[in-house]
Amino acid sequence: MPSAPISPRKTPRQARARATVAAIEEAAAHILTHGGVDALTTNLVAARAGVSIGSLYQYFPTKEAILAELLRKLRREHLHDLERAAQQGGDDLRSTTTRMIRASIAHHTEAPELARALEAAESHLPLDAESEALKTQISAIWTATLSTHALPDPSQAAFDLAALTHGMVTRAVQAGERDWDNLAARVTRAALGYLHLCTQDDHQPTQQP
Amino acid sequence: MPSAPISPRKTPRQARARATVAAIEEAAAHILTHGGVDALTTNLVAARAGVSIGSLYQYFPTKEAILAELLRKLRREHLHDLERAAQQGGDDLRSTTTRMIRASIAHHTEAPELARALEAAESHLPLDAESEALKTQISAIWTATLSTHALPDPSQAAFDLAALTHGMVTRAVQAGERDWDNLAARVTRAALGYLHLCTQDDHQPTQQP
DNA sequence: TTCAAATGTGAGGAATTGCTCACATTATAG
DNA sequence: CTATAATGTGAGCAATTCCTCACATTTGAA
Repeated sequence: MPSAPISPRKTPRQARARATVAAIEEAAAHILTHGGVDALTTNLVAARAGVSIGSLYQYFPTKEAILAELLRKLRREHLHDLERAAQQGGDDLRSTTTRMIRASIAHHTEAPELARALEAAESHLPLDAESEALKTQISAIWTATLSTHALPDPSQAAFDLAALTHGMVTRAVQAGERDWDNLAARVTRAALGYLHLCTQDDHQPTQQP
Repeated sequence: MPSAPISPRKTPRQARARATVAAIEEAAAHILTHGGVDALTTNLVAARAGVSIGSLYQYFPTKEAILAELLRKLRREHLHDLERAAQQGGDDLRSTTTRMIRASIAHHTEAPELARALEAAESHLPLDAESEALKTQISAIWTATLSTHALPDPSQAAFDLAALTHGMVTRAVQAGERDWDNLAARVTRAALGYLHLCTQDDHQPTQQP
């Protein structure tokens, strides 16, 4: 039940302060990666960052603010990758969709556990303006891409494709899958099927459970 | 000296004890539905159930045991619905898949928030034997259904279809969607596309965001 | 009726944890 | 150099929460 606002308490002005903030974020990411949200306590973050708990609370007003910052970073990268995928190369729906799906998967490849933990935590976070804007933009890119082609409801299709991709990727990552090319091929097949662009020529990839 | 070994979880033998257990489960479901996992505290559950905290711990050794029991119930229903869907009616892949997807959606329709909260909590739970077995059986039904038809890797396809369905349904429920027929049509379209059974005749449903 | 087993009670122990605050140290402007 | 702002420290408060335990009450069989 998100309700309270989230904004950084103090902006670091000196180099050492920026280093402190960076250390805190790095420590939080490490803890999230290896222990999940339940392991993320402010005292532990401060300890692992080599910083006092007081310093942590000078830059992050609440524990959720740390999570929100990490989530913002992730979304920024995701948006950036999606924009590149949407613009580059041929503009036919099939290849563009394929590239955008690969971009969506890529945003999990670097640190799958971290991404999973952050996304699981998202529903408990009061999102700030930038995070909301990022979400809107990500959705808008999908909608825009699908709008350039004949589709009855691009907005609905964008929603569904994002959900479909997210669901398959999350489950695969959770199951320990790491063959991203294989995964991308399967997700693409479902997405193109949804769009009535069936890919008869595609080979069905082998199992990897 | 009667000092019988006390099992961590007592089995209720009298009617009032069964009523107590039922009240606890009902209270837990209510709290999960309206406040999510974070709101679920043992003291609150006991209070809402009109039962003392001590009574609660006579039948549930830990807080997680309550969650596990509710999850077991949900999975049992899901499995039951899936079995019915798999057996009944025509056995061509398209209609069977459609029925099974509808069954998977149905398992969210009765109490969407509860289902969402339980599934979110699942990854934090040490699953017991029955829950594991239920998961295996659910997966097996999908695999068996897909195996009766020409598919290169039924197990992989089962995994992907379940993930795809789960992802789309979860996101739709989260967005407040309640038009299950519309949702079922879209999920089915993606699933049949994945299976290379494109549904050209299907109408694309209207938006509902 | 009698009594042991089953069931119910709730105050509080013990542990965790988010966060504050009074104070120390370091950097920078004038 | 000095004064002020920026930064860093960590003991510990306050709140939460899981769960225990000593005891009370109810039930059912003999």
